[in-house]
Amino acid sequence: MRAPYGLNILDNCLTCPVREEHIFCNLSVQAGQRLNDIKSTAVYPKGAMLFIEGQQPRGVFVLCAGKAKLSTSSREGKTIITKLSDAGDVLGLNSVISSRPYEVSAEMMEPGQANFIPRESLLQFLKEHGEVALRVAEQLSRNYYTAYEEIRTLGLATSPSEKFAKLLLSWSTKTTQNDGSSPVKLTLTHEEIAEIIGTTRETVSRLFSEFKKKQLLQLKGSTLLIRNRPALEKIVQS
Amino acid sequence: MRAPYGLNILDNCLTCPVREEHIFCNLSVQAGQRLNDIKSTAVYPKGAMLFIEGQQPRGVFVLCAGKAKLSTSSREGKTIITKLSDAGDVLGLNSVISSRPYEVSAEMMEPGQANFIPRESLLQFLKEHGEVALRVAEQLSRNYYTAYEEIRTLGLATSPSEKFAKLLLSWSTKTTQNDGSSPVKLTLTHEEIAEIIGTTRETVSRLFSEFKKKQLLQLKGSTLLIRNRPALEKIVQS
DNA sequence: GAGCACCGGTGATGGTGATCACAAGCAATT
DNA sequence: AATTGCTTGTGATCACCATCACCGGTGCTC
Repeated sequence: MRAPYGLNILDNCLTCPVREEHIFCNLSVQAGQRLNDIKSTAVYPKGAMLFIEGQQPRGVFVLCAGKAKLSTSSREGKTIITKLSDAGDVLGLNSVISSRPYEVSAEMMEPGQANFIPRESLLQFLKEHGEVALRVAEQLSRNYYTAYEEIRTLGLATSPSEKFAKLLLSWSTKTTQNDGSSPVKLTLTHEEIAEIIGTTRETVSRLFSEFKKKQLLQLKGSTLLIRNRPALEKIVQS
Repeated sequence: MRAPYGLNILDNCLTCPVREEHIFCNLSVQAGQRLNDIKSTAVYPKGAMLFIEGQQPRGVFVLCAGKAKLSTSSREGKTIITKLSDAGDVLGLNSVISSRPYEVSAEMMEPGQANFIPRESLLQFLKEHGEVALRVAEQLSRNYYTAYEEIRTLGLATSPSEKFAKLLLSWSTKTTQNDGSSPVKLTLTHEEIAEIIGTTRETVSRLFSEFKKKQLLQLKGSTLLIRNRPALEKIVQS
């Protein structure tokens, strides 16, 4: 039996994109109601930290609106951004399940809203609802895949240009129009891009110049346009 | 109710170390018996590939004896080893759960034995036994943690010496004796070590020389001895 | 409008590790 | 003992990118 959207945990969210694969969607009626009881919703300003790397897990956050960046840092202050999350993503799930400290920090990149499900309640809930546990396992294995993509990018791609091209392509494929072009709204600073591909701000700046000169991309205001996708794919080639 | 070891899935393995946290141990009697029905055991020679990156997932392998290395490669032939597995590890679980291609290749580093559980049977089994699904989720999140360690190593540690020191320490902590020393049997070639820390064979060779000269380590035959652990930890410092 | 904080471009420099090349060590097989 | 194949050590070279330094631009606040 499936719950109508009215019983969905994401109720309180105004603009929640319901994904088919979302682990907390399309639950049975009783499971959905139970979840609604144990969740709470909050609004976060830009820059808010949902949780910080190393903290004991308090619970999971289901992002309803806004974007968040997940990052991990070394003691000397070097930071890498491992994922950009948006509405629908579940954050902190891994730490809660394995009862280990958060392996990343989660920071809101813009104002947003999230449902919070406390650790103990969630674990109890999963014990009662084995079906959902399997959904959780599926979600975890998707996360694992993403992590492996990251490992491949960091470990196999040697040059910054390669990683940069890879990043550009990953952005553009998500927004490909039916006319073949794929404009991307650039919301990240060069610094942040550098933290994604593991290089320095200066190098990112130079990469933009270089790729523009080679007609690989074009910038109109803050809109990025891929001009020569095959060439970019050739640079990646891993 | 817990099954006595006699009902354990790992029955057929001669030397199987039973771990408390092992997802397929300490199951209920009926679950254990069911698992015994759907598994099959096989022996593999050195160099055998249990599965290859990109293949559709056929099932999971529970390693009973022998060691295996998990690796991923780029088209140009660059390879990174992401994990060394030994007896008790479950391989391919992630791909089976998410029904995506194997994200790594698994190669036996020495002769060994493994239980195989076909994909469909396992998924069916998990649907019937929600308790085990939660165990699977826990295992997946442990894997996820390991992957994140890898990401931190590749992304945050800059110099090869840092990663090399980190690797040495990770080896030695596992085998620390009560007298403080921690001899490690070196079974990897320099080439393989290079593939773990993402550098070249030559660099690894030079690192060994350098660390020996600095009295950080010592080699007696194929036995590695850490001479100055604090200094190594200082090199890591991330 | 002045001041401030952040962001983005760009030049100069130097260290570092990848790459190439070759020799030596070691084990297994014949 | 000789051949073969794999592993390891090491020198020379060089491209690349991190780092430092500085400046101009933009938007915010007081």
